[in-house]
Amino acid sequence: MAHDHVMPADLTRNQELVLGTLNHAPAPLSAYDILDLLRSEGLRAPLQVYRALDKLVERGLAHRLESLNAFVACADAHCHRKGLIAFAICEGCGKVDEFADAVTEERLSAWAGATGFKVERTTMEIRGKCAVCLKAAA
Amino acid sequence: MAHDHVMPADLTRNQELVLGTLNHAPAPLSAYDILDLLRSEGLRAPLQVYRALDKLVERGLAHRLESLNAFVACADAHCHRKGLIAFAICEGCGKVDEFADAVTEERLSAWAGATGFKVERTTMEIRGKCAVCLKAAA
DNA sequence: AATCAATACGTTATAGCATAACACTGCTGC
DNA sequence: GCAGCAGTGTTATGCTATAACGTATTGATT
Ligand SMILES: [Zn+2]
Ligand SMILES: [Zn+2]
Ligand SMILES: [Zn+2]
Ligand SMILES: [Zn+2]
Repeated sequence: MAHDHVMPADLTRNQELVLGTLNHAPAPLSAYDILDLLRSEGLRAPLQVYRALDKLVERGLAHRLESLNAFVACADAHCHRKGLIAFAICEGCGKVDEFADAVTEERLSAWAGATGFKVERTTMEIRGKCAVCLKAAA
Repeated sequence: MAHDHVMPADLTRNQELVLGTLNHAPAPLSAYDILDLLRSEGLRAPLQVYRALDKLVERGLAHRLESLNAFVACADAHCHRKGLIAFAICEGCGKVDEFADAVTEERLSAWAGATGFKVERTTMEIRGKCAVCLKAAA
């Protein structure tokens, strides 16, 4: 289950190119990284990439990592839009682990209920070192 | 307890100016916002602001909001560096509510223990509407 | 078929966020 | 004094993101 990606049939050409690039990347890519990888396919301007990314993120097929200004393909064919997602980002190898935690989400909605805040979107990003990189450094 | 800020005595002039600006702001400010507010005090270049911000964030006197590329003064004189902090950002009025949750932190460290990931820093940012703005919109 | 609305596309220009590199200042400790 | 260090000021540059324009394609409506 290491590569649990999905590629819907109704994507436009640009969206498909961008998602394909993210699917094959071992680490998050910035919009400009993606652009450079797709120049050979005819893409020329940042906006072409940003527009595709907007749609992909909207559909939950890709995620934006705010702390990196970069994007990843969704790692879980079923996770899309299901609420709070957390990302563990390794500063060593760049790999990103995407996971959800129901308790944390529950906690958050309890806080929201208590304060009257209406949650629309949550980003949770954990920076650190993955087990592989820790072992390599030891 | 609405304005629980702190202003250490050992700050440099630039650091003090920047922290003072953040303390008085009703909402997060970008580095360039801060620069514009401090031109009258003699600041001229972005780097002067970024350098001050780096130190303030390092000391926990200010926080960076990754999803906004902006900064706020720490709202709690005692919170500094105490682990996971969450920010609830209102899209209506821009106000930011800073809070900590021990259960979530506990949850996170359980996950880290299970996967062998070493957490160094966590950002948790919640976007939505605060109670005041919700009421105003109704 | 002609019309219309909605969505995507391509391009140029511009705005907004952040750091590199270098020279200099003022302190602290020896 | 002088070395070391943190802070400063300045210029130049790089990275990230969007505005504004016009065109093309699709798909429904008449
Ligand atoms: Zn996902
Ligand atoms: Zn790693
Ligand atoms: Zn704080
Ligand atoms: Zn509000």
